[in-house]
Amino acid sequence: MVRARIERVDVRRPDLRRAFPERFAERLAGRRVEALTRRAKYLLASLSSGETLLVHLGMSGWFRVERDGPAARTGTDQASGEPPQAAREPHDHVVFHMSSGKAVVFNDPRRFGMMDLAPTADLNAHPALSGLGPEPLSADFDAAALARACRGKKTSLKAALLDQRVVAGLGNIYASEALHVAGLSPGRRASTLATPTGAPREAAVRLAAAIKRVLESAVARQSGPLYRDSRFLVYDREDERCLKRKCSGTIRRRTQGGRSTFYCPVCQR
DNA sequence: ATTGAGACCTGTCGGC
DNA sequence: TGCCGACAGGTCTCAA
Repeated sequence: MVRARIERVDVRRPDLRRAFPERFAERLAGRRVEALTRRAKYLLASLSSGETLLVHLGMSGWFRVERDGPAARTGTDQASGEPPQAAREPHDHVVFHMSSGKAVVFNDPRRFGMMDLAPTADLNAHPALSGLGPEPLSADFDAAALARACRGKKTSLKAALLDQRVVAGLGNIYASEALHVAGLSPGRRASTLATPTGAPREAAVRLAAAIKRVLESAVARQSGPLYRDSRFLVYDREDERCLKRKCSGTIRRRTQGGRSTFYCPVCQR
């Protein structure tokens, strides 16, 4: 998509988790994609119009790229005069017809995804982005930042890691994984990461490092959110042996905030 | 203000 | 074999 022009957008289902913005397809048509970036779990495509397209994949959303015919891009078939019907899969909700001759197709069975448009100049004012905490792999995120964000929090460590204001981009699976790597119990109070003045305790140092390690490893494997994937250390491993060296524990599962948490009660304290 | 529970959605899976 | 309820994920909304 980068440096290509969006020639036309087909919105086949405008009702993802939230309604699409006004005149969505019209505001995209004819615009060049200047760059693709990311903030937390949002994909960002900055456009030549001065607007940025925000996309969240939700749970089950994904893109695929297909070759596209010229007729499909302009929306009329010269021969028949009928709109061309490309092969579509179930749950293909949005199709971007690009000047490069590619069709970029957004498919999302559960429709937890979302798309929106916002002025690039005020992008951080968008409600989805305005409250986000630091990027976990950036220098802005360290033990001090984590401790500061958790200071005085009565909620659990697991809930704190899922709070995007504390650190942006961790989901349920990697929250469990990071707590395991750090050797911290998911039920422990978030406030215990900080001294009363907000300075980081040793647990904050371990957890910040564990978050970075877990995410870097996931990116290196190009591991998408393939839950039920056997490569996780604790996630979806209830009743299995703890994989930590010399730990004799058994992985347990409990519910926190309506979400499953997996952990080892022996090596996570 | 902070925290937690419920809602949204649908494919998959376990149990009957 | 077929049906059905429970469950999974991320984020927003509402209530305590």
